[in-house]
Amino acid sequence: MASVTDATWTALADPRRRAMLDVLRVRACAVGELVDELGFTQPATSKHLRVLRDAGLVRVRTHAQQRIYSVDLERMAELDAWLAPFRRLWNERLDELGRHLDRTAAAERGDDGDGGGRGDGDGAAKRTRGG
Amino acid sequence: MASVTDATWTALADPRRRAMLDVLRVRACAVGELVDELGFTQPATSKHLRVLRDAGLVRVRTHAQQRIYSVDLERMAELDAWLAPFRRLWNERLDELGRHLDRTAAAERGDDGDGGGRGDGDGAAKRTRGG
DNA sequence: GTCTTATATTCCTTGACAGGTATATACGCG
DNA sequence: CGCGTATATACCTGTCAAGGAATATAAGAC
Repeated sequence: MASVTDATWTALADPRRRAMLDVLRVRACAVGELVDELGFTQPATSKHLRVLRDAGLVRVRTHAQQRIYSVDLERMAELDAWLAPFRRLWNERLDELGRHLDRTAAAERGDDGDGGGRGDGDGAAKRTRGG
Repeated sequence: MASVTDATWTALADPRRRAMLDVLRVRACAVGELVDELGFTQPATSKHLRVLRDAGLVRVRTHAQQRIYSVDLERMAELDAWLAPFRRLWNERLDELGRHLDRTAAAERGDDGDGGGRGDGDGAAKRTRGG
């Protein structure tokens, strides 16, 4: 099982390819639609799609003369798996900060108790350090 | 606010740099420790660290003659934020699959009910399609 | 078959990046 | 100050990826 290869990351290193993935995430597209939407030339679009395909980040299906591209979520999940340990650390840090803030607020009010939990995995992106 | 720039992804595209991040995730390291642990030459190590630093993926702090590098979790969280919409789709797909399996199993047993929810953000990596 | 649409690939040139060696800087010691 | 350790940078070279233009393939219409 290929797992996340070098090609996967290399493919994501290019901003145009990330833009293509952002479009494809919303809906599957033919090559021509991507050309229209993003304004790259047709050969460039095809070449980038080739890279994404080799990286396992998109799938292609044929419909008449069109090739319909869509995101391969499984590979994305593997990427996510690499990132997960870091996210865990990040969430731990948020929890610490949260507990500290809660305690501080409680101390100021003169009571104690645990303010809302911060246990959601997705929340890492939502709660930003107050700066 | 820089957010996730090109440099961030480009930095991650190199397997050596990802290896360095994996080491630094566990504990902060001096350059020499990374050299010993990963076996790259000292200049190469410094250059890769420079790239990671410019990308905002690591921080450095000085301790005597040593430079102690550690992961910058905030930038990692931003990366995670880019990935989040894809993760959401992936989880939805798992939910669908899970509901389908639950329904199928229930139908076979002749009862009904909702098998455990799959609402945790982190779980994407844990539940793999039954292949 | 020929023509048209949709997409992929080739060729060429250019620019970015990696590794290696040598060297420069920073810090601490005496 | 000179010396040693720890790290960063400069220079050179080979490799690889990207863009553009032209061209090749594939599928449908007639």
